[in-house]
Amino acid sequence: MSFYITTSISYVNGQPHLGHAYEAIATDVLARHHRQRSDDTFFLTGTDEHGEPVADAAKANGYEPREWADLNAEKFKALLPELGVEPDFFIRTSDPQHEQKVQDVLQRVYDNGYVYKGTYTGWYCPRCADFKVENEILEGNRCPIHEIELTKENEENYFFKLSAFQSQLEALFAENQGFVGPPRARNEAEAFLAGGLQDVSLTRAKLTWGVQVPWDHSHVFYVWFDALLNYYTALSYARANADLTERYWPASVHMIGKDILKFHTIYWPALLLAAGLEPPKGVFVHGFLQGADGRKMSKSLGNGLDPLDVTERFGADALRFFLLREVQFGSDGPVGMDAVANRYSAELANDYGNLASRTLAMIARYRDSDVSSRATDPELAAEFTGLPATVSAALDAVDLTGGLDQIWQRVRRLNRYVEEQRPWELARDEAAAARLDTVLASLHEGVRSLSVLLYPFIPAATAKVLAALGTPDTDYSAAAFGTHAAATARVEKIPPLFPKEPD
RNA sequence: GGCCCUGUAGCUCAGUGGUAAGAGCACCCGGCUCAUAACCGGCGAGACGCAGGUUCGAAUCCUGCCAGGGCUACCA
Repeated sequence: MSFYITTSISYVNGQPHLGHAYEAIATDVLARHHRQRSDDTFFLTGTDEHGEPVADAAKANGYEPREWADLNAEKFKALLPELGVEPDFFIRTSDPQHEQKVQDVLQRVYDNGYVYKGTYTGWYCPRCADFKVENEILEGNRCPIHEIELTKENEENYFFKLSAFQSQLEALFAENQGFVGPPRARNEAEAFLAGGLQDVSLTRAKLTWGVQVPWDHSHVFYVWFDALLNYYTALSYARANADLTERYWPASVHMIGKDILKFHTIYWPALLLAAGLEPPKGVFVHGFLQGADGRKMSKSLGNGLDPLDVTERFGADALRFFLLREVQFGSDGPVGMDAVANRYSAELANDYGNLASRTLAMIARYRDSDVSSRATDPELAAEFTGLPATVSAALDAVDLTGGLDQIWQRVRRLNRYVEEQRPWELARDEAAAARLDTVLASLHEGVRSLSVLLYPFIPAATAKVLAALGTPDTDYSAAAFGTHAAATARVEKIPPLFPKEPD
């Protein structure tokens, strides 16, 4: 089974921030999870580089657009390894192969009769040489930059017949209940659709930094169409000697933020249908992370959280874990460094890290590091039954927080198990030797299976634990409690996984 | 203007018709010693935003109101 997942591509005009990290991490977790399940997985991310803002910024800084894009794309690319995010390809919309493919697809849309020449009317600023959109215009129809009065001007544009897809999109929403998630986002998309679709302009005449319109070289495509197509074009050239389109299209999940919902749930499937291509199976809209005060993060409020500040202090695993644990995935929620520190200490260090430490230490101390071929406790095993299926079901529903919570309940369960069984007392009683074998083997197996399940969330730490347990297999088939009970397992003690910060 | 979301314990939240409303964190008390002074147990007199309504029964459905946030088509 193939699984193709994407993040939205980052607009290179801005700086990488926590929102980019959040989306990339969530997507990476799902990609890793599917790789564990041996699904044929492809994970795409990248940068969106065309359009007027980039051209303007480049000019203002004395660069050619392409040079400016090179400079900034590098920043986004460099963020990923800091987060433990490992995509299969990083697309840039200025890639010549992308541009070529965009032209191919949109030419098809044109040939299929979904493009016509029309007139775009808007408020125009002669000083900016640019159209302004309604919501940026000042009182009295003035330019937000020059504060001069704007004039209504017309520009000849090519339009995309979005309205022609009204009923097809309605059918798509009706037939594919999972097309947009969570339900809140789906409602918003359906409400928009119910309002009736209008055609949208597809090209720009006054701009050169974009993909040239093949049937009229005096236009470039409006950046959104160029950008959306990245999900499709990347497959055609991500691998030098293979076109992956057949293998992965249509996409399984497009992970996006709620600000671009309309483009991904309405324009995008319509565009694909117009080109005779299959629309994606799903679009999932994650929430926005807010400042610790519950307000939108902003420089002026100083309530932002820099992902690199977190990784520098606590590591990439901690950031990944924190973001998916702290805020219900799909909802907005507040985050701050104090909350990171709390989760790090209480959960990663005390719950999981310490569980690993005490388990390894007891096996080393009481059984000379060897718990191979010992039976596990059936009562404990019962409490782990079905866990891998529960977790994978949650992740299939893109409920990352829910899946993680299911796992964490068992992390807590294992710490309680230690207290209930009191291995240190069993160790003093020779008659309890068999029982101690069982208890230690059960702990070994419990930590091992949970580490397999946690691997997508905290890949570095779990890899260390699994290696220390002598069972490095991260395949999902190994996630079930009991899978490795009979295997040879010699453990090694390791330093604290999530060391406490010095006071 | 229209549409939508949120409002549950000190904090952050889960809980969408049914036994005495839950979790984590924080606080306090107790236990243990394998472990990163970690872990385990105990401890909540909460008007489930306010006011009505539907129902045998509502945090959970409906109406109105209050407070906060979002969307309302071509900025990405």
